[in-house]
Amino acid sequence: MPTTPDFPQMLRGAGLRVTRPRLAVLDAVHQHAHADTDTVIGVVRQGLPEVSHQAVYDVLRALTTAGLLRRIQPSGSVARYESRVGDNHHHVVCRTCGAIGDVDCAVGHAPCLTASDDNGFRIDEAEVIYWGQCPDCAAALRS
Amino acid sequence: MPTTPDFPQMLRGAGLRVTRPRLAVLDAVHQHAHADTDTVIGVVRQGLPEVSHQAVYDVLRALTTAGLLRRIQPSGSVARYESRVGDNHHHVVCRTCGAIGDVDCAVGHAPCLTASDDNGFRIDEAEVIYWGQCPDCAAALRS
DNA sequence: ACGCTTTACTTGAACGAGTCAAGAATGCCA
DNA sequence: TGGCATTCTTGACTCGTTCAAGTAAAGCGT
Repeated sequence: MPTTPDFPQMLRGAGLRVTRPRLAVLDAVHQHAHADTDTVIGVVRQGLPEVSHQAVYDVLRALTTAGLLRRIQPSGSVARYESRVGDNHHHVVCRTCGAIGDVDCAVGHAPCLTASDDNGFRIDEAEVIYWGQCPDCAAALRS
Repeated sequence: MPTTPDFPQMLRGAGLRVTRPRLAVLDAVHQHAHADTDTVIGVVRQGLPEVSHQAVYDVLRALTTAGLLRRIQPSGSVARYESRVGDNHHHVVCRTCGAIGDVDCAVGHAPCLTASDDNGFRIDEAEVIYWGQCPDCAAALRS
């Protein structure tokens, strides 16, 4: 477990002003991995009741662009955010309930993620989403 | 190049009634891989001017559920459809213009797509999206 | 071929995540 | 501390997609 991140420092380091909404959003996402925007708004308002949803949208975009947050959006889901950035990890998504889990890169290096035929594209990232059933939904299906 | 698919047979084989809108949608997606719903509506209306957008939405869902089409939706994109189903292929997406290309499974087998830690999930599919720049956009960026 | 039942389509309204725009407030630097 | 750029508030709005009610048509059995 790393020590509690220094949010103001992170913001300044990214060239962003330190504001209460931004600190609150950073904290919310650090505490609730894979939360969607609505959840973030709810968590943020527990400590800062007057923030507008627009502010949260703006902040999430600013932090994502700055690389402090990562945005993920599996098919059929709304946008979700997580604070694990800079590492090469992927996600498992439950087809039934939408639950998301983290998955470290399948192999130490990533040779399997080099496309066999890249169509001339210049590829800079391979995103992997594992689809299936979470333990709870798998159990419910079997019963 | 496979022979022209027998759309009526495909529909019947999937337990679906054969209707003009369904034939038109099947044909449209076979001719325009990775088309979004709006494009499909446009193409379908070239031969069948009176179809409602709702019908196209319904048909696309029915065909996707039946396994005759595959739906893909990269982050930040609307739903897109393709007729290549049943094989294990992935996609490259241009970050700039959204263009999509097909990519065959990276390696012959898929050992790299077995999650190292599956969080107890029962995984049935690994979806890979390669992000980058298409040839045109890469060239535009460099100039 | 005919009618009947079920499934599909049309029409029109509605929903919800996300965005746009204008003005007020706040952070930050000199 | 003053000034200015950035950020937040407020409120309207867009757009892809879905919902609901009624009409049309596919396909089965006779």
